[in-house]
Amino acid sequence: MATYDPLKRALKKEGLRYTQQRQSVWDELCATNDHRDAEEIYLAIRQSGLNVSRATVYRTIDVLVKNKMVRKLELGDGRARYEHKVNATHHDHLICIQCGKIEEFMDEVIESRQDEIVKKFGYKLVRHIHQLFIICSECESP
Amino acid sequence: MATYDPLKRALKKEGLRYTQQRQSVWDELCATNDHRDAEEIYLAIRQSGLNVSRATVYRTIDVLVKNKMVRKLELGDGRARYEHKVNATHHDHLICIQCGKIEEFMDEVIESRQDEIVKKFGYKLVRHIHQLFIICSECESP
DNA sequence: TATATTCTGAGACTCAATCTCAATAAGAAC
DNA sequence: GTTCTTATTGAGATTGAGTCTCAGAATATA
Repeated sequence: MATYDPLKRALKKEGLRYTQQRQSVWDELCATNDHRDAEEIYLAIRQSGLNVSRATVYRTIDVLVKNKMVRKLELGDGRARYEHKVNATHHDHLICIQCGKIEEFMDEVIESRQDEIVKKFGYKLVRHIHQLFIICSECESP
Repeated sequence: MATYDPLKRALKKEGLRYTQQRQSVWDELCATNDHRDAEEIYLAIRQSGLNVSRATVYRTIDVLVKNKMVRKLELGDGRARYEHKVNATHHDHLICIQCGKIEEFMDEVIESRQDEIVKKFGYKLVRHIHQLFIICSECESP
């Protein structure tokens, strides 16, 4: 039985069944490198002719996030965005407050400074959020 | 006319009237250095015997945030927290994912790296969110 | 004081996300 | 493949933070 399939492996690990609905949510998340919200994922799946409920989309995404297959982004506007982590290395985000465009950055110096700060406090770093809200070049001078 | 009072000054600037309700929201925010949500602020004001509605609390906080007298923190749990900025210098936050405790940090190296990253993209930095989610020493070994 | 304008509060409303529960589907046992 | 047990699904109800409405109250201006 194929268990190199990351979805099946994650579901097995969680003691959950493999279903067409869960496959379609994972497929849709992997279909682009965008940072989309749950509603967009939901509509895209339905667009492709499959019938999946919002509840299932939310439930499946939770499992994928828990198993580090998908990353959840909280931008402070009340709608979480999701990005798949297939072939992805760690990065944080630049968000244009005008057009909503999201870009990625990664800085080794910042990463290690974070570790040092937490170490100095005597704490254990679990995860971090680092978002730079910017005005992109197109929005600045259109 | 007293305009060294930051609240009165901000209200004047916004073309808004000075009221007891607005004063009480500002007073309550300044009463502690905690990071409280709107409901906690609301309940604390009522506790002190004053009658202010939730709507007024939210509306007043918005004005204070806009005028940089109060900082809004989005921790990704759906409830925004607020801290007054009286005598406060810039800092970011460490949040214990077990007990919810919030501490502050500030790192010049990280601050300047941020500027450089944004500059390299050719963008303009407006604001940033940098949150380190940790397990604090008390939660790690109680 | 009279008049115009802003502010307030109670509760309705919004919207993302979660929950409920009867009907359906997966998968193990045979 | 069939049966049986149990997890999953979907439609819609619910939640909860935050926003909006609008009539009455309060404040400013003439």
